[in-house]
Amino acid sequence: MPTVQIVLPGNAHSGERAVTTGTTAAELFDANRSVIAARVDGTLRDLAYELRDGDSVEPVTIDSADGLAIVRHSAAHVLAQAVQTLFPEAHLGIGPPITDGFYYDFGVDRPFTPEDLEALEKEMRRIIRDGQRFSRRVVTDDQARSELAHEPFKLELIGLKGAAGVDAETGVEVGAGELTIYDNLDAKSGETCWKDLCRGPHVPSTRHIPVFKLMRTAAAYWRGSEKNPQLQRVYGTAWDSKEALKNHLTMLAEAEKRDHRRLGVELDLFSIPEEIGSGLAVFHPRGGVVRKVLEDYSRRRHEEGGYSFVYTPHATKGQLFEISGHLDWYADAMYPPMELDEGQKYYLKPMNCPMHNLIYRARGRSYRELPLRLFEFGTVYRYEKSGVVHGLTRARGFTQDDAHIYCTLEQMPGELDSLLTFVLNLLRDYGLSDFYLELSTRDPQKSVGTDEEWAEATETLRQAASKQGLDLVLDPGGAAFYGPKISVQAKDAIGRTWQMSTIQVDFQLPQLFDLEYQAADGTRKRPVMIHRALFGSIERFFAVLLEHYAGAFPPWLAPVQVVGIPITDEHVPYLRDVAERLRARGVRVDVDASDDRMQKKIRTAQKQKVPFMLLAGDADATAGAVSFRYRNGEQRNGIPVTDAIDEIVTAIDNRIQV
RNA sequence: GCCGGCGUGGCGCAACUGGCAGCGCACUCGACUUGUAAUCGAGCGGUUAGGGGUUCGAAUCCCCUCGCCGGCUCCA
Repeated sequence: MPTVQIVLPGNAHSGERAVTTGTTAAELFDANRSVIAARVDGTLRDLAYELRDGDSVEPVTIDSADGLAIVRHSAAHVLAQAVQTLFPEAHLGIGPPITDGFYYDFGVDRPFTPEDLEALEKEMRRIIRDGQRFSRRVVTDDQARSELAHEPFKLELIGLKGAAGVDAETGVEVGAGELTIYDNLDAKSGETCWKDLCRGPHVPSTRHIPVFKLMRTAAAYWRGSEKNPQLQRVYGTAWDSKEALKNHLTMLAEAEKRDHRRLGVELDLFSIPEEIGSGLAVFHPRGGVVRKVLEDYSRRRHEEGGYSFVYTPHATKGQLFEISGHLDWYADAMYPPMELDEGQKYYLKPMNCPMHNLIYRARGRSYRELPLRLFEFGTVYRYEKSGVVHGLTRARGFTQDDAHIYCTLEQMPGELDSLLTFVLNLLRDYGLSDFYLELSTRDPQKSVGTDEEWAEATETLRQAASKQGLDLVLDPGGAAFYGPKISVQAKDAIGRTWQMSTIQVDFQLPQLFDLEYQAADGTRKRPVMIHRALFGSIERFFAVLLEHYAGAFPPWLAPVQVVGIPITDEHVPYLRDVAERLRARGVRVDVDASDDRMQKKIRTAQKQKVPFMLLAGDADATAGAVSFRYRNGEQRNGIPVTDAIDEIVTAIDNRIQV
């Protein structure tokens, strides 16, 4: 019997092996039911793949990242089949796997309703129970066109095959090489129940989709362009086990509980009054304290870091943003101008940098002054489109902790290096610890400057980034028009990633503003400018920390750090005295002297997520002590007041979480 | 900006198929004085987002505006 040689990498059963010609990957991994696909020479394949001489074959299990993506992709197919069963007139868009799930876009006459979703889930369960086989078939372009003649979007994709600019999601459908169609075959008769143009791979049969759930519907532009028609998108999630799905849903519920918009109301931190306008927030006293502490600490660190503090106005003549180029690039996203003084146009500022440049330019500069680091909490206004405004994270007015560093070309690498370290350490002080870096590079369509300048700036940034020993991922074409950037991405307590700080190198604005300094040799030279925001937006950073801590801020940030809870009214004066001593040490403390019962006061303080509750009754008062209750329900009784104060002050000073 | 959904006291919600706008929390007042997550009672509070329309009658049906939510697009 003819055989082929294959390689099985890995430790347990590694090594070369001869198998009969015609052996499939499925037969190879027959023993392990959790294997749903194979990786052959690095490429993911269906289990039905016939092994060829020299193939290096690895199993792909259902609980691996690749395995889950395949399950989700297959679930998207089942969804599409269900849609076309219930809505035969629906046209197919694309249906890729995404983080935690999948979606599929459809061209339909009317949007899907929640009832439709239920019916679709039911139909999907039927298809999965049927155990239809996913069967791959290579087709020519002409064959595909004739089989999919009634699918206008798919025809468009066939036309795009292999063309430049096909995005990753579209690529799921057509890939780069040969075209393939996946037939869904009835388990018994082998009849084709449904088919879709798809690169695959897929699970062997619909029964290999253990658990899924349809989540929501939404409109989405065909191929991601707002010039194109909108399709109806159905989002779903799929997992390798019921438990995994349950964990996912629990995570979503947890995220909802932490939503900063919700906590902002519950904890009385901020609001976004309709009367002021969409995306324009006010901070209430409690939120104001948190914000003030955030800012004060940042100020102190910047002072220590050699920054100079500057202040600039909120409005300016349009000329400033003509010089900077912002009006060319971002006019649509700026508040429209006000006309004053006989037609003079004034804009609310969307950026601080041009104003900082004017400070630099206010007089001649010497190389001895560089690096010059200008820092400001500068409030900017951007006219965000109505559909994107979102709580504090996407607002129309927000405050950047904005710094611009002017330095010589030679100083730039060292400056970037220390800057990144400074930024990361400061973020760590606020309680974020899990980071990776992203390097955004030039988009030739949306940028100015020479190739050499961009190459140099990008390389310098890359080197500074790699020194930090963090993961560095590329974001091709993601840079702003004037220079490449590094952004710090931070993971929060429930694993979500937020873009935090950005550091951008800029050769352009110094030119546009004709910035100069006099060098040691007496010549005039152009400084390099580094843009840097640490929080990005203070409002947004506030929201991220609020969600990260689920409202339970560490004591140094908590709006109210201590609440005194008397057992009876008689103990109020005693606690007021303790509170006075705490206040003298700078602690934010309240005594709950309301006529609620003690238990109710505990509940109130607990719901407000106050880090320390200090209780006192007769026993404590006679002993000159207090009893702690912490947010986790723990208690420590009879602590001498001096010790209690020290414990609290120490926790605050060291910025530890309790 | 686009698609869909939703706007009822400060907050969370109820009110059939068009028929007296109600509940809980919060708040105010009174009583109670209690050792680790809700004491009892009374009271205040709404032109049902705003405007227009249909109807004998609109929170409810229709139209417009504003706002919010989920996505898409965008994010210097």
